[in-house]
Amino acid sequence: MLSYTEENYLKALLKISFAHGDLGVGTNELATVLAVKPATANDMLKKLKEKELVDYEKYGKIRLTASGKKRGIDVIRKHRLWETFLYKKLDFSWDEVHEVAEQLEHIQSEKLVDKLDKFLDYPEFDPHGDPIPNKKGELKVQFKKTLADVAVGSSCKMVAVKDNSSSFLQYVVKVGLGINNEILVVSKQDYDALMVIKVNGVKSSVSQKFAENIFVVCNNCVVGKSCPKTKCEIK
Amino acid sequence: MLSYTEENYLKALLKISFAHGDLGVGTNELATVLAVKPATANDMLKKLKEKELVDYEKYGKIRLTASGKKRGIDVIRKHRLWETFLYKKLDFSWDEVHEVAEQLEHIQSEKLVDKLDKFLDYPEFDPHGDPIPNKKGELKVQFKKTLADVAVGSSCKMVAVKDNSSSFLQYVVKVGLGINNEILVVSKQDYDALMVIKVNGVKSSVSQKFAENIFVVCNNCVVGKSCPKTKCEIK
DNA sequence: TAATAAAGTTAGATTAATCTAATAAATAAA
DNA sequence: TTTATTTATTAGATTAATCTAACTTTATTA
Repeated sequence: MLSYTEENYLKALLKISFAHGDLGVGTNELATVLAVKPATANDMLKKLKEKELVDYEKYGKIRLTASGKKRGIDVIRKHRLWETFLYKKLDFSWDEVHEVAEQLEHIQSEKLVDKLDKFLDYPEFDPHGDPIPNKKGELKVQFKKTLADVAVGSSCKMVAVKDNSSSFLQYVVKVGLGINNEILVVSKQDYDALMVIKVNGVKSSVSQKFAENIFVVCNNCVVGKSCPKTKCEIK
Repeated sequence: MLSYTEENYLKALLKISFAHGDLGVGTNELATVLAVKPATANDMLKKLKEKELVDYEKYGKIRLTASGKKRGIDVIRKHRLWETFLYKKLDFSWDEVHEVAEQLEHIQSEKLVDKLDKFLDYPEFDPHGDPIPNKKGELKVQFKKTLADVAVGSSCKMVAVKDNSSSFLQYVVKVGLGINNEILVVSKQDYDALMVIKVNGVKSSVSQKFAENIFVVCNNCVVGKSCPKTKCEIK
């Protein structure tokens, strides 16, 4: 049985790995994500290594073991299922679900997770467009572009957000955007990459920073087939 | 913000108070209920007194303050709402809900509780027949008899159980009993109070110990009016 | 390549919740 | 009303998760 804290460390390690591939994770990086001091993270890493959930050499990069990864994916599964529950069944808004799911993800009951999964009809994506691992730990991987990568004149569909912060999500809603919305890139400034986009017939200007936090799939992409342009396949 | 542990102490104090009125609670008694040593309970009581959640003199009986009581009722509200959710929506069985609700009751989000309450259509009783406090902390009090108090030849309705343990609940199901079932007391031995009861046309023998753990309302009782016999009114 | 900066580790301290063992107060029994 | 028993309290120790401050190793750069 893992503690609340141990689960959070595994989840953080997994998220960092998702973000930058197989290079392993640094102590400081992990500490930053978890909002603790490096010394604290270091202590916990020793404990996790002892339990064979992570592996690393002293002063070297940290990697999850197979069992650490499985445990981390379980936490993410629970988090995303609860987010889906809050959004679909309890009428929470997009930007409110994360905070509550941070607590709910630590409830220990395999039966609860399975029954929740069934109750929600085995959803594959959460309200932010992120894939929900199934009971086996498998998830639909989306190779996504960000809106910033889409060429002028092209249209695409928003599938997820990179930044899950409440303030960003509220801004997204304000611009009239949401998961599965079609976006047409009308124009783009050379100087600062300021974009004009069209959503549901309405034009808006969005900054590069904003565009980099919106994940899209371009309209040439087909589920199960690779994209003719850059990677934005849904497997 | 109260810790998980502090919440459990308040809940335990409240439950003991419910069970034996206004005489106050002892340290050992509390420690037993929480499965900790008296020394531990004593330390925590000091802390709760500091926070003005309980009140007592050294070596004296412990009582919840108004704010301690409110906080405790909130925990019970959450516990019973979650039990109802698990039972009604996720298809958990009667005897499984308690354990999981013990964890869920500590999730901190007023919005979540209110939305869950609404989702369940403001239930007044949980799957064990215990009243669920509303947002204001008010609950339907049932003045109940136990099955052991019902006279031979009388019929009554099961409204709750005293013992919430999984083993007892499974036994109750085996006898063919459940919340809101009509029970006719067919006969009763003078010697050991062994009862023959009839539920849905089927006769069973039940011991005194069993009968004392089944709460009933006799069929003369009317909601909102006092019972002509002993107390078993539903307010 | 030597100096500097960044990243990682260790040592020692703190807080919350728990324990055991010893002691003190209140209650029950002889 | 003493004595014995039960109940409550205190003192000192432990564990998990955290911190600060000092130190070591690795990486960067001048």
